[in-house]
Amino acid sequence: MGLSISGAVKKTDIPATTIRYYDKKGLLPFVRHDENGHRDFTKHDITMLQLISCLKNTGMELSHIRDFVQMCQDGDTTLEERLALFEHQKTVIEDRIKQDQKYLQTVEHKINYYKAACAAGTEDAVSNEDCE
Amino acid sequence: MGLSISGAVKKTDIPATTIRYYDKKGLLPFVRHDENGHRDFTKHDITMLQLISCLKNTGMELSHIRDFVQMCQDGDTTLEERLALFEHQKTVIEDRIKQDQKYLQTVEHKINYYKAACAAGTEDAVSNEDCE
DNA sequence: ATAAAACTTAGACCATAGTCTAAGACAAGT
DNA sequence: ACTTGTCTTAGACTATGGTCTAAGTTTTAT
Repeated sequence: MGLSISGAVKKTDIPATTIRYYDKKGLLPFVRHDENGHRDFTKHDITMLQLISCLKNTGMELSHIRDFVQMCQDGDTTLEERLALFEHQKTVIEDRIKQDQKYLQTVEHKINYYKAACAAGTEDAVSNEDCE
Repeated sequence: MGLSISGAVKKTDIPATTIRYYDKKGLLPFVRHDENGHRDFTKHDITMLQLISCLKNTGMELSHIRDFVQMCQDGDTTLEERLALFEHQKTVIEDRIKQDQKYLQTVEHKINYYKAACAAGTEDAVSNEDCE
């Protein structure tokens, strides 16, 4: 016996309704049910859920994740394709980090601008330079 | 005369349909129209569009962005609130960068795993350690 | 003058990712 | 026996962020 759905929720931080939704959408073809019809999550299943969470939270669509899971089910013939998928996802994440670092600068600039404006009591006292 | 909507698209990389959608949703109350009814984007408007893009792409909802824009319209009484908003958004971005760096490790681990598997021709040859 | 290009609006429609509802099964505790 | 808690399903519904359509205006080029 592995984990129930509430156990899986605790391990993955994915709500039960969302796990069921993923299952319905074909993202969890590997999850088995016990004699009562309840889902029975193995260690492997939890690892896959965590990986699904990683892919989703880095911008991959559920339909694409479903294709990846299917590749896993299809075995060694899809190894190269899965490698390519992760190499692509790596660049997606790296690009997002780079972009977020730029956004962080913008926001820090705004913080300085508003600190100056708050201190002066009015925006008019702060140079336009600080606004861009 | 400032920029037309197509000029604003070039400066901001936001599609015209999306700019109109933002306007309809109340995110662009500052944009004026010329005698033909066409939107006329000033430098300030473009700067605001870029800021809206920054906030949206770092996870802020349009309804929340609309509230921020309204604060800007309301003048100096909202300075503290706007400062707080950017300070909060800073932590949002920092948290996402940290999380993305963790996801990057997961993905890099997977790349190593699949490189080994591809070299061996089968997943079975690769240790489970590399899979988690 | 007429056709093409760029703009406008309201409102319908769509995609993604859930989220909720209703009806029911089963195990454990009182 | 019966209530409580946890689980199941199908299918309806919602939220967000667009995206498209239709009908119309004005400017510019041939």
